[in-house]
Amino acid sequence: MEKTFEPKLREAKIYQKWEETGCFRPSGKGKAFSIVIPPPNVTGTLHMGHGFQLTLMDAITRYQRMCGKNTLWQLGTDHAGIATQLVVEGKLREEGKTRQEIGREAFLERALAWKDYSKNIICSQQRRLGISGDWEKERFTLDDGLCQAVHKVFVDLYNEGLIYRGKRLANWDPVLKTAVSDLEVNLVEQTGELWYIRYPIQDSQESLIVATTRPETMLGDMAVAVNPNDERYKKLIGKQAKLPLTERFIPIIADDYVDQNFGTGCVKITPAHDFNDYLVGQRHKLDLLNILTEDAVLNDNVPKAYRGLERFEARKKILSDLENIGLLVKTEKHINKIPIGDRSGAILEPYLTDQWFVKTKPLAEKAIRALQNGNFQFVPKNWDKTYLNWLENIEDWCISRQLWWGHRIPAWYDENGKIYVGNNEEEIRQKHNLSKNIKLKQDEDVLDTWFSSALWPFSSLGWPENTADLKTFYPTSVLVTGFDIIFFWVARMVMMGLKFMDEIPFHKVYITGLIRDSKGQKMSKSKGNILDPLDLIDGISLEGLLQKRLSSLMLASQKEEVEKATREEFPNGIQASGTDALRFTFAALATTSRDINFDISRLEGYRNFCNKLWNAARFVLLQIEGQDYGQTLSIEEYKNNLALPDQWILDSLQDLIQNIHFNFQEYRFDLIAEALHNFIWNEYCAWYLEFSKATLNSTAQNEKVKTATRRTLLEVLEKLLRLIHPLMPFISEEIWQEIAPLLSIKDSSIMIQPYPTIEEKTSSDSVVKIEWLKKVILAVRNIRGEMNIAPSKPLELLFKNATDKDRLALDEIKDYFQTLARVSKISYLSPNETAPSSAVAIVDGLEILVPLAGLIDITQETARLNKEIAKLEKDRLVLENKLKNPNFVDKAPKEVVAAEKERQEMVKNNLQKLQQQLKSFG
RNA sequence: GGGCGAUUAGCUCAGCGGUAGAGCACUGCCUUCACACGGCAGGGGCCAGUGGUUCGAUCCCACUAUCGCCCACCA
Repeated sequence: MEKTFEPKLREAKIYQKWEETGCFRPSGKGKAFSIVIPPPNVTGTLHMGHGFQLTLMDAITRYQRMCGKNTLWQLGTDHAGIATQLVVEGKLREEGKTRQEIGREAFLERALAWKDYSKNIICSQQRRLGISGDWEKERFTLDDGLCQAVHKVFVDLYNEGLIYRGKRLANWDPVLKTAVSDLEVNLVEQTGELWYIRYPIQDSQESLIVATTRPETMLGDMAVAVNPNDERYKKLIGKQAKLPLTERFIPIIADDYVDQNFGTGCVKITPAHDFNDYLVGQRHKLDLLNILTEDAVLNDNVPKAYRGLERFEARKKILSDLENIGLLVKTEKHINKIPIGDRSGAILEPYLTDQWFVKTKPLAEKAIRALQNGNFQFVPKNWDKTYLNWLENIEDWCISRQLWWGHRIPAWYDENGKIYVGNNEEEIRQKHNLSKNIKLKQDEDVLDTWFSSALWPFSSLGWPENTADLKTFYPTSVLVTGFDIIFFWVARMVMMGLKFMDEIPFHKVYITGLIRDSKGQKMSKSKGNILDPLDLIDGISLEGLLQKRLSSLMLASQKEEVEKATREEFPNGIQASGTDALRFTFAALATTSRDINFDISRLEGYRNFCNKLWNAARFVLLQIEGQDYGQTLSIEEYKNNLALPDQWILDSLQDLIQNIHFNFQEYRFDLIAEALHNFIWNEYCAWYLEFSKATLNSTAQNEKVKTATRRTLLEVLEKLLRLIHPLMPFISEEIWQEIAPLLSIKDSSIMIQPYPTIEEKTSSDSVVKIEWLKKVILAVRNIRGEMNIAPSKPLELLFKNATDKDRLALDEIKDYFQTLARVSKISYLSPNETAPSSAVAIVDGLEILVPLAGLIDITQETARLNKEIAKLEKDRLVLENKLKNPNFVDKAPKEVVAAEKERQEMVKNNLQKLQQQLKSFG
């Protein structure tokens, strides 16, 4: 093996081989297991969140595949309506063009070209991450099959009355000039103002004062509302108010919606420009007066003076005009929330347009029951409430978008505006018997991206065709996604899945946390704190990183700060870590927490871990090269010749295997990573490899035992590689390829090997014995370390108070002890023999003496002993108090009391011995 | 207003009714024949606060504080 693993050189080759040999295809054997990818947007490149989720999905997929399941990871990408259209429009703008100039058809061509470009980048990035999805089945949400699925769903829902078109108030983005759904609105808190405006009462000297945050919409007011129980205004109900700045009179109405304690208790009602007012308007049969254009400029429904003014310009003018005529009573600071478009960042308007809606309540009811009945589960469970709460309060879903990029709505209009819904024009003409003379025009709008996403678990498997994949892999096993799209996507998939497949789309929904930067900030290009997963894999210079981060800042003023922070966190850029290290880091970070701070030092640590594993493998191969490593041993001979450490590592490995299986069921990738890291580094490398050196270098051991040890080195390594493969696919494959032939394994890849399962343990006591041995060794090392005795200096030891059992045990492990603690000689002291001046350690009653003999400074040893004694003294006190407490002794479980008593004895004993030792120094 | 989280070592985080753990960082020693991307040893914590349940609470319960996220029609 090479001295180091070179990820850059090897990973691509390994991946290519997997792909070529069809390792990613479902095996066709075993129980089905399937995952659909949350299809990434074709807007650009993958970010850390993708890397994180892909890693976890791939770990699950590889695990299940190795467990023998017929495994499909369905891949694909999403056309991402608004997002992609914005990107393409941006490109056009760079050329000085607009989409309107080039026309719909040319624009779609451009968008498709971009999609191909972006998709290729994304897919190559996904390959770099080592994902084992089935590329041959890859889909795109706008491809033909999915179009059919979308049409069928639209038509069916329409025919059932679950899709309707109507003039309704919807969130309008005046920059993008499209409607958006409620979910695409972010309410941002802002300190604004609350204006108090006086409305005179008709034929009266009286007036009332309304408080509003949107004075410009007053020109669309159709009423003033007061609470019916409000004594102050009761007498005014039914009268007319004169709408200032206009010649209109509007009624004063009573509605429970009005809170008497807010503002003045009078609310201006603008049904065409406010969602609440719209509802009030409906209750009171008020007319709707739209006063805005699609650009949010005041239209011809307002007095001349205000026409053509942009909404906030209009606000200024209206306020100053009101002030001039004395109707602006006062202005107050007020914290309110303004609706911001998710994609454009523009302030949205509730706006009256014709849009298509999905009637969601009937669909939601089933989706609610599906969770309540346990047909699927969230992991972690606490997302249940989020999901249920949203579905229980669901509003109709506005699905039409005034865009070009997306699924065009399969609806046609004749010249009278009559709507025909169907898969295509031909079909509609036929069905409705429309002659060629009748002109039909297709709806210009497209569907919300999430409409097609909602069908993904079955549309990507071939629906509406009844394909073999659909039969085998639907419902899918698990969905891995972030909590930010539970409403956008998860809930809608459940609704659509239940509606069209009569079955939930997945059995489990594993909700991951959100990857943030090391300070807990959300990563975003505009904040300048992004990390590209590929830069972590391949490395990047500080200059390169700075360039990336500074190029897409939102505010130029952040530049200095971002540069400083970047230089501080990455003074030398980022070192290449390879895919495996990154994946392992993602797994280790996948705790149940909903926010995950990505700390580069974790990555560095796991990069070192990769190196550790690699070198352990090198060591194993070195031991085996040219030696008998058990090819000639029968299984029985092998088992009969296992040295104690061999038994111990084999048996400990069983516990690890069990632990990992358990945690895969629980989706606790952090615990899997931790267990593997701990076992490989601290048990296998730090202890077992050292033990094996002792076995193999021993002149006393017979050849069969050495052979068994070599075999064990290899067997354990091979199992560890399989265990870690789902997290570290490349390095495990690379090493496995080296050692598989030695074990006569003929398969082409570790990917399709069985995942290790639990086997019978080789002994009942090896773990106890080795754990004791470790303690004895650590005790000696501790003396050596604290006394500054050179590691190279062999020690002569005395054992005092050794029981027969100790002697037997020591005898069995003497070689290991001597090698690992660098002990040249061991002697036993009889109970009445006086020991020479020594440093002492006590392990389970056994006293280990390191004679001073010029090695050890008495004052140093005194200090060390005092430290030990202080520790024990504390323990003694705690235990004494505990055991003095009759309540504890009476009420605690017997085993606990017994254990504590035993501990007390031991502490007392050790304390006494150490104190004696201290006394002997005088 | 409703819901959900978080608060444990300098940092990032596990843990969980009975001796407080990991990684990174830190200190000392060591280039020992797998690995200096290493080895050995060590220091560091009233587990946010206050009550309660319990023989026993970092863990369970209640409240408080601080921070965060989501939902919701106070104009």
